[in-house]
Amino acid sequence: MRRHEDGQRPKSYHHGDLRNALIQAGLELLSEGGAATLDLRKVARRAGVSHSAPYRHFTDKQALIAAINEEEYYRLSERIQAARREVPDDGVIAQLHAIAHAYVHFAVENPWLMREMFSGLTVRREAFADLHAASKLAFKQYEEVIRRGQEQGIIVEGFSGALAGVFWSLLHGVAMLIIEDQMHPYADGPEGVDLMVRTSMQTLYNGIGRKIL
Amino acid sequence: MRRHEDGQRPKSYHHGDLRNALIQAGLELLSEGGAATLDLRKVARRAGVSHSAPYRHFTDKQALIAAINEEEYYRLSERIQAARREVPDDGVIAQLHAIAHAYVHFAVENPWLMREMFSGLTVRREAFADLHAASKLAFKQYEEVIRRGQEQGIIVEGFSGALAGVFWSLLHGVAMLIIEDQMHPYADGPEGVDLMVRTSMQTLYNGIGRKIL
DNA sequence: ACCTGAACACCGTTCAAGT
DNA sequence: ACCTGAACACCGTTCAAGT
Repeated sequence: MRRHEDGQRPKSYHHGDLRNALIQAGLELLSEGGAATLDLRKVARRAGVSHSAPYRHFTDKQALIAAINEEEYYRLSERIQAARREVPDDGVIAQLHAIAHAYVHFAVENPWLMREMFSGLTVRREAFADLHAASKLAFKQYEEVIRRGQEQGIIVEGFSGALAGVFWSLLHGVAMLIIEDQMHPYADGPEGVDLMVRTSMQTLYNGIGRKIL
Repeated sequence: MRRHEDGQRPKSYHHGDLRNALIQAGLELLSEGGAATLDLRKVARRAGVSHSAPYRHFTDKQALIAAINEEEYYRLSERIQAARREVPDDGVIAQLHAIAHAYVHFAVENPWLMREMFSGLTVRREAFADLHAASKLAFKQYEEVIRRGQEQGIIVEGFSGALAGVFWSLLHGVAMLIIEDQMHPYADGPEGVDLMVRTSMQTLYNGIGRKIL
């Protein structure tokens, strides 16, 4: 994520890049075990500054984690956008599937980050407006795709926002329950995960109700 | 939850009830703000013992929270069972709806407990076999109802476990995203929550795919 | 068997002082 | 403007000692 295109790593962070260095170091620790393994003193040590230096850039530990979460919401949103672009615009159902795949795989690859982003245990979201805005980026994409599907007559009429909410909820549930190992043995291993995603999307499209022929 | 049907509250907890007293005091703190607001010394103080007494009953803070989570899984499972019983056995769709309602409302009423139970941030579930078993109780109920629906020809054929997983994922996603305030403005207030639950169940049954008449 | 109190290590945070 | 180092309060955990 850091951009040092000149090739030479900075000799010292004490020159204005500290904020990003702290985010980077914090991200590594968060990825290993969540907020419990991220202690500010260790973050400072990794960035090569004293333990009180971070307070110049973040009011407290929570604020650092909020900043990291914010970056990760951007990253998730970009992943989803990339997934959509791989599918032609008229393939709305395929796009929903691609989004689901991207979302769940982001979670599987970054379980600790995902937990921190959505647990609500560490960061009081109300206090961080940018964070809250970032967390909404992905939702807008779901709504766009749903709306396009409705225009094309592929998806049922109705409030696109609410349908997007249902779509997201299903995705989110699948992702979180998989990383908490609650879907065992139905979503074990990479193939199991993909099967679960496919079953979910299948069900979302057709419903579980048996149609009388 | 504690049972003191004799009417007289125990004069002191130092007589074998300490374990439950700690769980009870811990539950109160957990409900206020999760593991961050539960400190073991405060728990001990509330139970009227020294700060090292809890270690006689729980190996560490995590073990106490695991025990609380376990009790809450039972409580959630019981709530779901109660919801099912309010609906006649042939009303499979109505039962799924009742389960969804109960699940989401449990979450809305106990957001901090729900976060702790499912975040994976505080307790390493692998280390607590009973906890893991307790977390599976509700799932079995989903599967039962789905299977009955299949027998009655109301629900599509297929692996009932996977379908139950899809059902749970949808429920869980709705519940968690609502308590994290991510469904705003589609699930605000009690009516908003109920609307979201109804839309979810509607969609689960019929699917979002537009059926050609 | 169960609980107490002193003690230790560690962390978040603050603040006066340095460059 | 930005960083340092000492200092404080607080918490999880341990352990020798008490009843």
